[in-house]
Amino acid sequence: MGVTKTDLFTDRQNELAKIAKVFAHPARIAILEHLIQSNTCINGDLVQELGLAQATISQHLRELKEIGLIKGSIEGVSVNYCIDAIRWAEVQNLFQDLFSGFPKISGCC
Amino acid sequence: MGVTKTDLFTDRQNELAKIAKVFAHPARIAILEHLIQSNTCINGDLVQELGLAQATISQHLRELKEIGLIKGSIEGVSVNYCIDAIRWAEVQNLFQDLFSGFPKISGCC
DNA sequence: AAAATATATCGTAATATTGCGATGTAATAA
DNA sequence: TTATTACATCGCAATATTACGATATATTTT
Repeated sequence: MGVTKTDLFTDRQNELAKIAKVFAHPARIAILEHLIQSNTCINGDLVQELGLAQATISQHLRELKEIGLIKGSIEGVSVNYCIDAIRWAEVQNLFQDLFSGFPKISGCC
Repeated sequence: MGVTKTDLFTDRQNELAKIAKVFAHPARIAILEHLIQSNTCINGDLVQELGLAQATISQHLRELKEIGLIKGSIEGVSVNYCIDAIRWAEVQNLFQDLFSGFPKISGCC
């Protein structure tokens, strides 16, 4: 037990859940918000900004990168991370679709 | 270790993460989508619909209820669950605000 | 080449989540 | 009252997440 039964659900449901999981940590929300507001967005910045250890932030960045929300380009010794605009819009639409599904006709309550 | 350092983040960041966590499971997405589409939405329904045990579904329903996304009214022997429209819109706006924050001026990449 | 800087990965401890059988509870039916 | 029906909760095992020190890697500087 303890393992999610992904085979019971549609691909869309599994994907949406997987993406939501990336949003499901305040540090990753904070990283995204920092990337949105800042133009010079390197890991070192974030270690100063948030109070977490370098290893921890690097791990959060990897999760954001794995789901495609951010991308990093090597800039000399450091890495320049930023939001992937295409994927951002894609994910936005996924959530939008879920939210706009209700109310449909508002039948019961 | 292993415990999220909520004190490092803003209330909004923590709340958004907490809500995202509820969306971060395909069964809960499936439950929400079922509630959106159906008008007669009781737990028994869901046990048939999804392939999970009654105890498991009840637990997922509780998490959805705790964050306020759904509410249940006792209907004789069964419980009539449905989406809380007010909270739904509230949560939608929270995500909307995050998503629409980018692109701001689209400075770097 | 050696040192410094920035980030990634590994390993591990603490904690959280998932799933479900067993059992509890509360309303209706017999 | 006893049985039935529909959930809810408990307790536990399996697995996942979080955080971080230690260490690896890779680029620039000296």
